[in-house]
Amino acid sequence: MEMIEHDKRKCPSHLSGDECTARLLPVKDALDILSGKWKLQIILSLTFGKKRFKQIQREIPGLTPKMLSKELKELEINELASRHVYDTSPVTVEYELTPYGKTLRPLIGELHKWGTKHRKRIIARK
Amino acid sequence: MEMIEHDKRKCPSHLSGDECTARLLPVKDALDILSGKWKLQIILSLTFGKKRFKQIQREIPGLTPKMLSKELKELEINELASRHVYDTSPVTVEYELTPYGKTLRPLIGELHKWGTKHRKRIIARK
DNA sequence: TATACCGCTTTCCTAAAGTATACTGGTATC
DNA sequence: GATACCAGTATACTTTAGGAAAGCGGTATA
Repeated sequence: MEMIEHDKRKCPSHLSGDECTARLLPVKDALDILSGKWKLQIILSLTFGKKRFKQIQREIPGLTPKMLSKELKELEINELASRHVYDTSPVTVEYELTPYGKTLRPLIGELHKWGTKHRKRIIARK
Repeated sequence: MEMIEHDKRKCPSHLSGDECTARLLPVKDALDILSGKWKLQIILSLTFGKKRFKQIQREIPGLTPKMLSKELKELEINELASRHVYDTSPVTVEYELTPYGKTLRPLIGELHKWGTKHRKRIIARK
C-alpha cells in the first residue's frame, strides 16, 4: 500500500515555532485570568456592584474563605478588582471591579455566545 | 464608628442565584474547551492544515503521546477536530479541524486581543 | 532475526489545585 | 464573661492535572 501525500505545513513560513507559541501567550494570559473554579462567579458577583468579603462568600455556595481570599488577591494583582478598607467596626472591606476589570465583559460575552451554541450542539447530538 | 451603607444587589432581581450560575455554564464550557496545557497549541497546529499524530507531537516540544491522545479525543468528542484513518503501512492517522472547530478562531482572536492589552498593562507597570 | 516506524495505551509518580477545619485579632452585643 | 460578627490566615488533607517510561500490534526495512 502506498503512502499518502502529506501536507508539510506547520506554521506559516514567516513564523518560527517559537513565534507561534509567542502568539499564544496573550491568549493563555487571558485564559488564566478567567480559569479557576471560582473566578467567573466572583467576577460576576462583582459586576452587580461592590461587595464585602462575607457577602461574596454567602452568594457563592461552597466557596471557602481561603479560596475567596486567594482569588480576590489575583484579581487585585491583575488590577481587575480593587479593595477598599473602611475603619468601621467590625471592619468593612469592599471589593469592586475596576474600570479595567469591566473590559472583561465583552470577552466573557464572546465566551458566552460560543459556549451557548456549543451547548446546544452537544446536547442536541445526544 | 458607624456602619457604611451597603449595596445589597447580588444578581439583578429577575435572576435567582441559580440562574446566575446557569448563565455562567456556557462560559465555563467555552473555557474548558480551550484550557489545559496543550489544547491551544494543538488547535493552532491544526489550523495550518491536517496533521498526523507524530507530526503534531514533533511540532510541540514536550508533548507526550498520552497527553496528545487525550486532548485529541476531547477535541473529537466536541466535534472540533476529526480523525481519519488510512489503511497504509505504517498506518496513517490524520487529524483535522472541522468547520465547526474553525468557529473558535474569532473567539481565540478576542482572547488574544484582550490578552495582548493585558500583557502590555502588566509589564508596563513593573 | 533485529531494528525501526506509526499510533497509540498502561502504569506509576509528582505537582498543583482545591477542600475541610480550625483559628486569629479586633469590636460589639447579651 | 460568653458569644458573635468581620475579614481573613494556617494547617492538613484529598483530588485532579500532567509527566516519565515502558510496552503493544502491525508493518517495513537491513
